[in-house]
Amino acid sequence: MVFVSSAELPHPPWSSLRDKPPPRAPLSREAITDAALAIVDAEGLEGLSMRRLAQELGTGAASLYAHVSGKPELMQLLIDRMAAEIEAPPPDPDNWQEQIKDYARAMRRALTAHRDLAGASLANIPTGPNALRSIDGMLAILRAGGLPDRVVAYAADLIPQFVTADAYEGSLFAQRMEREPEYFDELARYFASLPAERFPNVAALVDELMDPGEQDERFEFGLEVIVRGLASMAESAP
Amino acid sequence: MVFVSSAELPHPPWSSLRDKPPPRAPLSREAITDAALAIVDAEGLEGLSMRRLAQELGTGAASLYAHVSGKPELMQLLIDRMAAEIEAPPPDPDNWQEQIKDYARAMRRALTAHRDLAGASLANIPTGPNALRSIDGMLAILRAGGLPDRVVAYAADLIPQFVTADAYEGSLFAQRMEREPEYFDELARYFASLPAERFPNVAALVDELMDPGEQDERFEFGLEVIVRGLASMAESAP
DNA sequence: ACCTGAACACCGTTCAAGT
DNA sequence: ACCTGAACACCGTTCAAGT
Repeated sequence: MVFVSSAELPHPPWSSLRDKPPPRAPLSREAITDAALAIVDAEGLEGLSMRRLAQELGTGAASLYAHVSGKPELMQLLIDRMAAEIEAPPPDPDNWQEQIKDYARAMRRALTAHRDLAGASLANIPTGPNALRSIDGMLAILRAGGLPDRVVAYAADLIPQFVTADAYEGSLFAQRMEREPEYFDELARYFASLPAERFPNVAALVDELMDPGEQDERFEFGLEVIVRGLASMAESAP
Repeated sequence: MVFVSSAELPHPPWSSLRDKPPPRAPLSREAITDAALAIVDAEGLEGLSMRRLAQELGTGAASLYAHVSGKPELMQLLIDRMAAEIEAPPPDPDNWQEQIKDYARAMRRALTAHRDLAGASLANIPTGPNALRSIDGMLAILRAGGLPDRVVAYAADLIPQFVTADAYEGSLFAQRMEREPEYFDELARYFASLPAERFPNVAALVDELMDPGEQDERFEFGLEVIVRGLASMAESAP
């Protein structure tokens, strides 16, 4: 005599459970955002479509519209989810320059952890709670540093814009490297082959311009330039 | 007796001209680029599809592929066409800071003249002749200013990245203003209504952060920050 | 050589109909 | 209230066939 669990038997036709509910977590904004971020992490923004996302959730695309107004709102949800990963250190008035750099680095890490999500970030004004908390932390550092309000407000645009543009370019670089690893060698050869008579300055600097793997240094350079520039704005407005 | 021009008559069936050639300029990269830029200027990047472009040229989408390898190459052609509009002043060693600002302003004007084309620019490494000529002019200014080569190379990334990101954000702002003029009022009300306990710094600076129509000033601020920062890098590397 | 129609494998969103 | 299938109006690209 062998015991057989009911899971191995088909549902009898009079059971109310027949084969209707394919066992699936119910839809919710949370679940939709989770699944969408998983797709972006695996394949980047171009892999994320409403239809693909629905498929991943075991439903049809139309069902998503009961929870999310459309793809633009979904992108906002993703961005705010990413923003939750950005930590701002508690402000220290004597150390705003190092602190704002740490904030920028944290933002870059959060963006870079999600492929080319920075591309969507560039096109959206952040309004979600996590983004606002993060921005508030950045403003706290700049204000503690004694910068005039107008400078703080402009800096609060400039810094995220720089970090996001850098992260976006970095993600495109990584994507190209993955899909077409020979591209950058070809590009370097192309630049090296340019006629020095027509483009003398490009030709003279081609090694510096093409230096590969300098992604982090370039970011640190831009960050240093911006922080020094902001510091000088503290003393003398233009 | 009335004279009738031959245009009013159908072609006789033995004519080699029957009704075959619908009078259309022949396809060429030039003509395709012209038409594509006209679409972008009228409707922005989202209006530009291979099918729509072909329709505008009186042909089918497949015909475009005889002249252009695909949409990515088309975008490169558009970007280089736009780059032709960027003038760099001849370098003056005593005036690099003002000159580099003029270069950045010229680049911003060229980008802004074509809706959200800056969005495509952000995603493409420029390789066309016009872009190279423009970059060479920018490098000439920075080198004449006496900046170290490494600083020149990094600056040659940072400045266009800043200008392009600014122009892209400006184009999205303009697009939203066109399509949904109430959006920014709503956004300002939303920010003004945020709880000051949770977001004290955002609440304190909400007027500065939301100040509308400050697009040009914000650009000039960022430019000043970057130029001052670069100048300080000339003296002391980090 | 250049162009074409038709097909392939996709999109985001809407809507009437179902449970 | 929530979900669904089917439809609408699109995409970029390929390819065999035509001139």
